[in-house]
Amino acid sequence: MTRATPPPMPTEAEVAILEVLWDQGRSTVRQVHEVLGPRTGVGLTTVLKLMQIMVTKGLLERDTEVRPQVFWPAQAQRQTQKRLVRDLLDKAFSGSPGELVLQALSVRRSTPEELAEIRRLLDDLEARS
Amino acid sequence: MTRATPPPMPTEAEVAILEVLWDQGRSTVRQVHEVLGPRTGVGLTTVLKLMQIMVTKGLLERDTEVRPQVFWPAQAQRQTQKRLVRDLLDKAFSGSPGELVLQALSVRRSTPEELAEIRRLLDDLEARS
DNA sequence: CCTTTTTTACGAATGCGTTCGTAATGTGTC
DNA sequence: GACACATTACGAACGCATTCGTAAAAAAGG
Repeated sequence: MTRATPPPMPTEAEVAILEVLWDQGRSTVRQVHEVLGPRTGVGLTTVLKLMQIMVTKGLLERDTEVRPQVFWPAQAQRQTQKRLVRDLLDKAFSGSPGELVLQALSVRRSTPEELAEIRRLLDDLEARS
Repeated sequence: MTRATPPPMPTEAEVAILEVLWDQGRSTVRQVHEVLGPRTGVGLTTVLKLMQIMVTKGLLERDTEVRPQVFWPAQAQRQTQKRLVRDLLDKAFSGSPGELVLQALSVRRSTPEELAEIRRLLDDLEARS
């Protein structure tokens, strides 16, 4: 099944699974559950079911040839994060990123490296206008 | 009913209502519906019901003395936005704001004023470390 | 004060996300 | 091949967000 439209927004539980896959790379259901289970207490079949749903939604892909089956994200982490940010922007910030950035920077301490990178991007954006 | 714990996270529909109230200030159900109705096609009683639920959740307050009743947000916009950002941060960015900021700045063009303000905040944060 | 309209309350239906029990299928071992 | 174990599929239940119909209460208009 090929897919013209991009996959839908992942739900909360789905994002948790995506995070594991982005972090660990291709994984089996068991491997994902080994991370999520202890942390959330969720059952193995629950993780399996979610991952199956995610395949039908186009959020994950899988290799059914091997046993156990191996799953991986259909979209890169950046892509998905961008969608999530855009969504929050539209829903709660009237589409203006500035306020969101300010809130994000205030909420938690960033590392100096991160701050430097943000500054570089800022230079970039200002130079272009 | 006073409230020790902060109100819970607003849902999507609830954020839409909060946005109207932040924008217009204290409003009646009808006034909120006049904004949301045309945009989303939602019915008047639906808006009412949601706003009633939001009162019980501690998201809104209301004056029942006047007719029609007047509602207003229990929390400032900044407060709520901060909660939403923190939530997204935890769920999808492993709690590190830098990546979120980068995504936010890439998604949409910011005004030069916004960029300047972000730069000021950046100076502030770097000076403090 | 009666009628009409607006406002408010209540109850219920629907849909979606999440969860897991149980069954079916596959794999490895003796 | 028979048994034990792991993997996968399926179906159903549960809770929550959202929706609206309908009815009760209040206000406005005559």
